[in-house]
Amino acid sequence: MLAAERRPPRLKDVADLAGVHVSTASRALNERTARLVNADTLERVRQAASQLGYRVNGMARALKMRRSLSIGMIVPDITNPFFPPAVRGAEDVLDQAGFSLLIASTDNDPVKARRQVAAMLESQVDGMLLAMARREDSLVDELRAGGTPLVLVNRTIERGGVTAVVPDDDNGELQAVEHLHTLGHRRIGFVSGPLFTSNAARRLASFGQATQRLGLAGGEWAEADAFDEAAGRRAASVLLAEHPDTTAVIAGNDLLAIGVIEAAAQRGLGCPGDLSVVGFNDMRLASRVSPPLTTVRVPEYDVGTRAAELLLGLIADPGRRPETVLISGDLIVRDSTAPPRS
Amino acid sequence: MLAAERRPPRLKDVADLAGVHVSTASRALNERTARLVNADTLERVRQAASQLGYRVNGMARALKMRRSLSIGMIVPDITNPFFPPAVRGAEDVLDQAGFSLLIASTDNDPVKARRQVAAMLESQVDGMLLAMARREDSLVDELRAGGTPLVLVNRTIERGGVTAVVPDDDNGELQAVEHLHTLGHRRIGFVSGPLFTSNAARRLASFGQATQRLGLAGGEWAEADAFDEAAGRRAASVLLAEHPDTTAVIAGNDLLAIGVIEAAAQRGLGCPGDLSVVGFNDMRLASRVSPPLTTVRVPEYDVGTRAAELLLGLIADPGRRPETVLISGDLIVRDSTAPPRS
DNA sequence: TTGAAAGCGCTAACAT
DNA sequence: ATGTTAGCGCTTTCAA
Repeated sequence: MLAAERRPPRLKDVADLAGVHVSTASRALNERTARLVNADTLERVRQAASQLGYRVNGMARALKMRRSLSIGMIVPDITNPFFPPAVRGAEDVLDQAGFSLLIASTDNDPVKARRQVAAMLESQVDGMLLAMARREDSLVDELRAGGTPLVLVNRTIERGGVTAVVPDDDNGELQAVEHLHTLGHRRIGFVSGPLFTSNAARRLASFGQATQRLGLAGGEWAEADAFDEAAGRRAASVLLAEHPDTTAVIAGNDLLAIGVIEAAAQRGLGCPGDLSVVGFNDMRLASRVSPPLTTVRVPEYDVGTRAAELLLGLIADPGRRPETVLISGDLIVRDSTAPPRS
Repeated sequence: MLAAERRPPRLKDVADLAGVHVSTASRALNERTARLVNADTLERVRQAASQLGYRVNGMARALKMRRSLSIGMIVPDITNPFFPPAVRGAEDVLDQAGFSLLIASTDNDPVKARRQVAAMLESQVDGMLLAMARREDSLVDELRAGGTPLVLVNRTIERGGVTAVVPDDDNGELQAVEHLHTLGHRRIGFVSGPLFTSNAARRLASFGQATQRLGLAGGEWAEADAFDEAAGRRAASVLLAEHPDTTAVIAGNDLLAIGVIEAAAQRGLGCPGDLSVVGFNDMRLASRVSPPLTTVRVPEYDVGTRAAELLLGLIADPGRRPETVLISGDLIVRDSTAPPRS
């Protein structure tokens, strides 16, 4: 009935009510400048502000200050169990520092990625967390050239020279291969994630090195076209059909591992009885799936916090040198691996 | 070496390069007003813009237009498997409509929730998606009073009168109870989520009604203090200790169900052999856990898209009447339920 | 210690 | 069809 088009109060309203000029009100309401104003003026302004329910207009402030206090984070798909903890880690650190988090998914589609980045740039984010980089990624190059503070998460670019937080793939796969070798496996296959990602490529390479070092035959592998169960199933079907003597498979991540187990089941192979399977990430629920997954643990939350911290550093000091932070994790042995049958 | 403090080009720069006034440039670059400008002027401006790599400053535009084209979404914890699909659904719809998505988690802490809401309001979001409402929630009341376009997701407030998209808890639990009853269960327990949430309360109430209607004894229940495995385990321990004759338990969601199964295992009870367990949501991986969960399927992604659509409607027409959209889902029968032993 | 004035980059009447 | 002007709400010199 009433409430006829009541617009939210602005600084001017607060100033008027307190009987001061808006610049004084501004000073009073800002942590940093509050000490410049007289004690009781300060009190009056604060009173007025709370009385009116005043809330600073972030856009106006951002426009003036040239910082939006917001960060953009772009992931392939928030629905993939790896990302939520990383997002949460970033969120917690950024929130602490007074930043908001914009989020967007790309489905690994470069066109969509470009659109999302553009949108965030228009939103004037103060920095970006990119979890969708390709090994060769012109988008990342452009962003760097444009001077946007930028941290790569989980995946990095081949060329380096950019701040990134990624798992220690080498060490992880080494542990996986050694574990299987110790169990007695000699014919180990690999189901890789899409090779346009650094982690798929690195994990495959590390797998190759490790098998070679241990003098294992084969080192057969197949590339999945996505990081999910269905893709893992498809790739594993091919791999197992071509190399039926395989006794163990290492998968590029946990979802792929589940796919591998399914593909094995389709061929009448039980896990771990007929085929041992190792995942990567130790995603949420990895310990509850059937069978509980042996996997390389990546502290996903920490990846997020670390990346956010680095980004804040970059924003505070844009000249800071790029660094690649390797987050290492250990192999968690559960029930999806066992000695080979024969 | 060069690139000395190069600030991004603004509209003025584009206008100058194209030899027109900034208002003309503005018109040319805006979809809606482009037809007001001469064809070759238009072309010149566009050329200039792309040559300079011009990107509109969203904050300036938002300040002027009084809409930020951003939406805030607040969830209890993005790490809970229920939310990512809902977030993704919202994201997809909003992205389509040109909106960005700000996200924040509250851990069900009302103080934190209040802070997050305040931050988003300062960011001048055009509307909010709230997935963390309590049954009695003063925050929601304030937001409504403040006129912020608002849609509640998954949880709603007791009093109603606000737009909300929630699962059809009644129907879901009814199906669950009937399923167990049909299998032959007569002593069915319930492990509820925190009762300050509408869905926990509704599911418990529906459970009570359904058991009563079927003339089942007991209807014993316990309240978990969170929606996760550990809380489910704790609550189920109590329930099973107090009512050892229970042959089936319905859990407030899938994570709680996993906790129930664990608590049963600790007492030497197998699932489904000694205890049948039903979850809720059919979260990602619910079909892969051990045993695969019988659960009430909630189309989480659709909950997100629907909520976003309603919010867009509310933004377009703030006078629109509040409605509660019930998303219904069916019981998915898997391996965590079976006839009772004896 | 406070006020005046300028301006962040943009859009939208209004005028021409 | 284009230019002029005002102003979104805020912070920050500069002056008093």
